[in-house]
Amino acid sequence: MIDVRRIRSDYDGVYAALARRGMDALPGLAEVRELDEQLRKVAAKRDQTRAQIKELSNQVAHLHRKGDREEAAALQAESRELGEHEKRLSVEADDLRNQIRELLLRIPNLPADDCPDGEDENDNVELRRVGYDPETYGSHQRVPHWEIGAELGILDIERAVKLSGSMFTMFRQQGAVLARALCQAALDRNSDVFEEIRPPSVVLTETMISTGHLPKFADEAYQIERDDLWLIPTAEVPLTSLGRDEILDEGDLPLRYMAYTPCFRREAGSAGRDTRGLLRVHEFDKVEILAYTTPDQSAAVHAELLARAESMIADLGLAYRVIDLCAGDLGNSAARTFDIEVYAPGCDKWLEVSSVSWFSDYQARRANIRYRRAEDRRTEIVHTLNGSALAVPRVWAALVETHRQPDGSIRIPEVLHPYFRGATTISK
RNA sequence: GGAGGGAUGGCAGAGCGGACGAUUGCGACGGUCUUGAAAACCGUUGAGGGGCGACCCUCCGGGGGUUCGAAUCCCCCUCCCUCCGCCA
Repeated sequence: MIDVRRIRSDYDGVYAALARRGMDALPGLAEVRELDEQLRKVAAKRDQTRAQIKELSNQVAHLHRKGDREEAAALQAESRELGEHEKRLSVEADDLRNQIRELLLRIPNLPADDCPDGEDENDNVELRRVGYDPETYGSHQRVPHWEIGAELGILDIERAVKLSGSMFTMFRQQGAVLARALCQAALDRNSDVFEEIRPPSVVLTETMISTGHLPKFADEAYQIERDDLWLIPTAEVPLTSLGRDEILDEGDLPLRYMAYTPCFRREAGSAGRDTRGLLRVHEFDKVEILAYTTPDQSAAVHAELLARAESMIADLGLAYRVIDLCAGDLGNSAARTFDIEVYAPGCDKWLEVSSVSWFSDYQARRANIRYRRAEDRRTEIVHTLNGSALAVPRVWAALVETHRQPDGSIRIPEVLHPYFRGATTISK
């Protein structure tokens, strides 16, 4: 949520920043400004009326003590009338406040100043490409992972579909070990500074609102209507709400958390796109890394998260590129995002495996996460950042394609050896 | 699921219709003392909103109600604790 006061004091600046996302980011903005102006007028009147009632009540108490019942009764009548007035103003103010919040919840974050201009993914900026040379891939690596998986018996899509429908998947044998090893390696390598959390995978509506996944993107998430609960689309959701309604100490920041969780996505509207194999599935495992920072710390921590995510991919021996998302392609809550895409030689595609984002105070304002400044003891809203340390299916796919040997077996990267019960290859 | 008890400022914990936005203790911050530190002593210290400002308003788990006036009384909800039932 962006700050109403900013809309009030720098409307043109907010308008211009949002316009960088495209014109569909602007609806509601002008209305918020108008409603806010009305609200302040009504609230001022309401407060004034309340002050009068308080004053009269005090006088009533005083008169009662003196025993002047007649005068007291007169003031009571007057106060009762003011009470009616106060009630009407109160209802009006509450109504305005709710309207403003509803609109504000749907207005996206302002892109960072240094976020590149652009309309859509075609305008994204590729920052670097690491380990990629199309000449070096042999024909044995040009086999898509769904074929490799079937051949080795480590991926069983047909039966997953039997159990749960299309776009669900199932790993078997060493394939299942690989999925788990990837997660465990990601957690272990980040355990030096990230606190490991195992949060609930099912959360309340309020928790989904805090990150910006609701109300705008309800169609993307699985809802358990009967209990008013939602399946998390990412560990970002519970981890961001850890600090909800809390005031942290500046000295404790940055706070870094990581979590391994399943992630559930309806992928509404993307049916038929990337449906083959593991490229787009309804449920997958992921290790997320996340931080709460002061505004000053956020840039450095953003770089740190990116470096962490990148080095994991590099250590798995995968080729990847880093993309700086343009303003038009930015996610709703993000101010700046770097995507990491791995190259999958078998299907000859770049696969997005991590979005490392800085959300400025957008999510934290929704979640009301604050910190107390050491210098003047005042409270301020924290910044949140997060990214995938590892997302299983796509990395799994790129890995088996990249490390497929001429004999059809898969070489297990060294960083995963500790998790493979002594095996160094996956073969029939 | 049933019965009872609870929810108050960073934490602990009073208050139970009228100067209560809230006694007190701890913690935190500032100061005195000290070569320095500890201890002791003194002072400050909840959050949010509005107004150029003196100030004003809101918040005692959440929502309704009674009253001139509610942290205090009534109703509903949520969560926590104890006991019973059920259960991986």
